[in-house]
Amino acid sequence: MAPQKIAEILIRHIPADHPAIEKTEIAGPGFINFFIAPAAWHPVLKEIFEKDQAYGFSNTGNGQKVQIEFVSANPTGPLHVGHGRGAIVGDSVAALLTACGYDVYREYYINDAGRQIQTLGLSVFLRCRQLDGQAVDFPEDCYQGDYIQDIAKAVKDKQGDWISTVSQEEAVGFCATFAADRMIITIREVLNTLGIRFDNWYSEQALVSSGKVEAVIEKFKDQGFIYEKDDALWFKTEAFGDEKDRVVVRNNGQSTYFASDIAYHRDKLDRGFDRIIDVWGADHHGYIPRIRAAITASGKDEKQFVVILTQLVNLLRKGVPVSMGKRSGHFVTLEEVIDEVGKDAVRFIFLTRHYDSPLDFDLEVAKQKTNDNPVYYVQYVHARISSILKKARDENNITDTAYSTDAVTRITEPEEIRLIKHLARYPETLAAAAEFMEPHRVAFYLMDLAADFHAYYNKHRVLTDDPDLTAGRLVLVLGIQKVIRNGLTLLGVSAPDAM
RNA sequence: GCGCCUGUAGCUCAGCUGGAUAGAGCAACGGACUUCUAAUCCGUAGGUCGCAGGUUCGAGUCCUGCCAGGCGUACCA
Repeated sequence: MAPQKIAEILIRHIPADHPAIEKTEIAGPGFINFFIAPAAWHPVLKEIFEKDQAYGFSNTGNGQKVQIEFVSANPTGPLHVGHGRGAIVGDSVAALLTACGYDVYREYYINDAGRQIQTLGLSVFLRCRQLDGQAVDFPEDCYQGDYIQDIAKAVKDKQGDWISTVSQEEAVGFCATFAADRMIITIREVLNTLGIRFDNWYSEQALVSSGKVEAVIEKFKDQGFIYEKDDALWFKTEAFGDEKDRVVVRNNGQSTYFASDIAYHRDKLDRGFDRIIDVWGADHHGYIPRIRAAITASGKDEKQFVVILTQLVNLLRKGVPVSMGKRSGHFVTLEEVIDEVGKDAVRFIFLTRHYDSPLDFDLEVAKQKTNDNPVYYVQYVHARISSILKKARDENNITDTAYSTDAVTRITEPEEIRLIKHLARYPETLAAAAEFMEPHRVAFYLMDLAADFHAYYNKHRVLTDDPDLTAGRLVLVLGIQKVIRNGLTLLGVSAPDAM
């Protein structure tokens, strides 16, 4: 049967006197358009007022336990913008899942064991010697950044000449721990300025000390997943779909990071999480098959393991690339970027792209307070509405801005109905954003809502000579403000009352 | 070579898990501030959705191949 025909039959069964349906019509190749009566939209505002800060929340997660591990940058240097993207995406995904009824646990895995930390210790140690006036070769594979010298100075301040009185091994060990602790504190501070906090900072060193790494290697050996070749221990990841087998213990006896990661991911699932999410930079994507292999070999369901790969960030200034790179001396840190452009702009920019798209982050654009930089466009809605409320109080003596069914019947303008429809879509936007773990959906929702509001603001006045109309419009505008605030809060962006 | 990601307006990006005439911002052009903040709004112009096939009543969206760019392909992380 032709779609048109089906539509005609369907439409005959729709009651003509239904209060919510003004009219229906058949359009195009068989679409039925329902024209909803304006009054049918009014209850949306009531719901927003009743639920307020929880408007949009749901329980689709049904209390499922989710662990999300993000940032997890090595404590061998300051965070850069790439870490920032992972941090902000991870944090917002965590917030979204929480809003949708998941029981979310945020974790930062600290690589405070292994070779990189030894290199960090050596770097600091050598800089200490230089401070003592000794001529030393500073190897290329040591950390070159200025922060190493700052740490070296701090070591000297704290320990004086102690490091020259002990063996190099002991001195380097001390420097390693000292520097890593200090870097973690710095990293934590920067993340705090972004409004990011973790439930747990999980130490690799502690994992190693607990014996869990050794235990899993032994277990996998017994199960035949790990074998010896060329004096090293290899994990049969290829059998689980990886390109090749991977080393877990090197021929010098040192275990690799992968060995710890096997134990770590097993441990995550042992802790009873229904889902574990890792947020990684795209440059780590080759790591996914081996972690999956480890999970499957552990007898767990690899479907519980999800990776969000954030594509790389190109830092620009006026279109010109700014060099980045941890080992070369100079790079712009995340902290410097936040200082320059502000936390809200940094967060919003990272969230106005799908994490799967590469991102050009231009420092000059990020500072502009124009529509190039939509964070202000959205915040301006909140500030404008606050301003209206202030004026309502100060000059119109309106103190009662509670929801009123009577007042709301005056909301009939097409722009107003359009706005309420938009507000009604907020909950499903959140649900979809959480389901797909795509916080950018919320950012785009807010920009769209902001556009509708600004257009409305320019066309209609909220404070009018008609008290009932004014009361109705205040309810509408307050509803918009609540949703804007809720959305921005979820994205970790402030909702200012004045700009 | 192989693997992952990307390719939509001059630029930066969306496109709600296959539906009507593909959207927004910036840039360009023309308008709107004695009125709740012009960090705003209104209008004009701008597209062979990388290319070629395929599936479907219907494809920017799914499949295959190709092209271009990014990343990865260590007994580094």
